[in-house]
Amino acid sequence: MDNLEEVQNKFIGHWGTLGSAWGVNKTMTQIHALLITSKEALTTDEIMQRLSISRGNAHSNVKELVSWGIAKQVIKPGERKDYYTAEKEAWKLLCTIARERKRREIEPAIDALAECLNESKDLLGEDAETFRKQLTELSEFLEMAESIFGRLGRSEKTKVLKWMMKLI
Amino acid sequence: MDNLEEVQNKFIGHWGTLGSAWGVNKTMTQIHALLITSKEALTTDEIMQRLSISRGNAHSNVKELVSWGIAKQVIKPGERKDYYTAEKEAWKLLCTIARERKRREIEPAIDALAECLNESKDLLGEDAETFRKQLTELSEFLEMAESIFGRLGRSEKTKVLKWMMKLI
DNA sequence: TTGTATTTTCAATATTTTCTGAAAATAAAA
DNA sequence: TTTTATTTTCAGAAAATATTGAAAATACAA
Repeated sequence: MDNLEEVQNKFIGHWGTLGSAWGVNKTMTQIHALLITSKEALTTDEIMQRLSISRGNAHSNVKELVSWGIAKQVIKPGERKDYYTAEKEAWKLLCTIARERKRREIEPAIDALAECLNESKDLLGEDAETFRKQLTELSEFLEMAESIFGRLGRSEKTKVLKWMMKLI
Repeated sequence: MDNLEEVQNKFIGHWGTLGSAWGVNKTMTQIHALLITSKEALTTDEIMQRLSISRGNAHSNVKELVSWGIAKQVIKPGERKDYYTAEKEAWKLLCTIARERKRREIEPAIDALAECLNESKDLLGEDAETFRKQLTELSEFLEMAESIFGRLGRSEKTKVLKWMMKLI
């Protein structure tokens, strides 16, 4: 291929596909892909043009990325427009996602299971017993996940890589 | 709450919400939730009734669960209908999902990035350099993930739990 | 065979999610 | 202040995804 934009578009598409499989809006992952492979921070207009999307779409997905802590606003002195970049180090991305998923999904799930477990505590019979046993097992497992995600979310590069190496 | 079905419904709802956040069809996770908290294996008709869904929907989502290796068919001697159950141990669920996500998502993503990297190898300039550097970093990271998921997918209970403990 | 139970498929429909684009709000400059 | 640039919002449109339900296919029994 003879042109960077083309290959970058290809990558943006693939990154979007991967994101979709993990429950992330495709535009959001595409913007992310664009930002991490761009040397400079980009404006909303540049993102719109590059991905052929509307202002509203670009705006809301950029804000969503920022709310996850995955992208950030860059202020350029003398410039009126807002610029955005994304963290380029993969391990940092992992930590950020871990932190947010813990907060947004795992913690609420743990609370929900605890509630179900509590509401089922007086029910009698083998079926109720199976139900409680299963919920207890899941709760314990989610608590382990919570703990691991929490650790990960607070860790430094060397530690994250050390962990990953140990698992390989 | 005085009735198991009600609490179970509540749990099914919460499990569905969690699944959605991770890119899984809601019905699929609801069927999964129903199966793991049921003492006995269930027929398609029972699943339909319990979740108030159509036969087609129940059918295709059960098959999807089976294709992921998360649920399995149980043959009851003398019975015409197919019964289904799901693995009740959380760590096994984790391993199964790791195995499938590796195969379905991570491996294709690695191939795609390698292709992009290859197609960009002759491009000149700082922007191309940034692009290649970023793709290289992501590839290495995905390869680590692939390796970890692969290990996890092939591991036994004691090993999985030992790993999790180490990370906490 | 023929009849009956069960599973599978899939076109049509419904629902959910995402996206657009223009108007309103905000912020900075003149 | 007024003008201009930029961001934000959000109702409606479009697209993507999930679901239904009935017909076709299959499997088993009589």
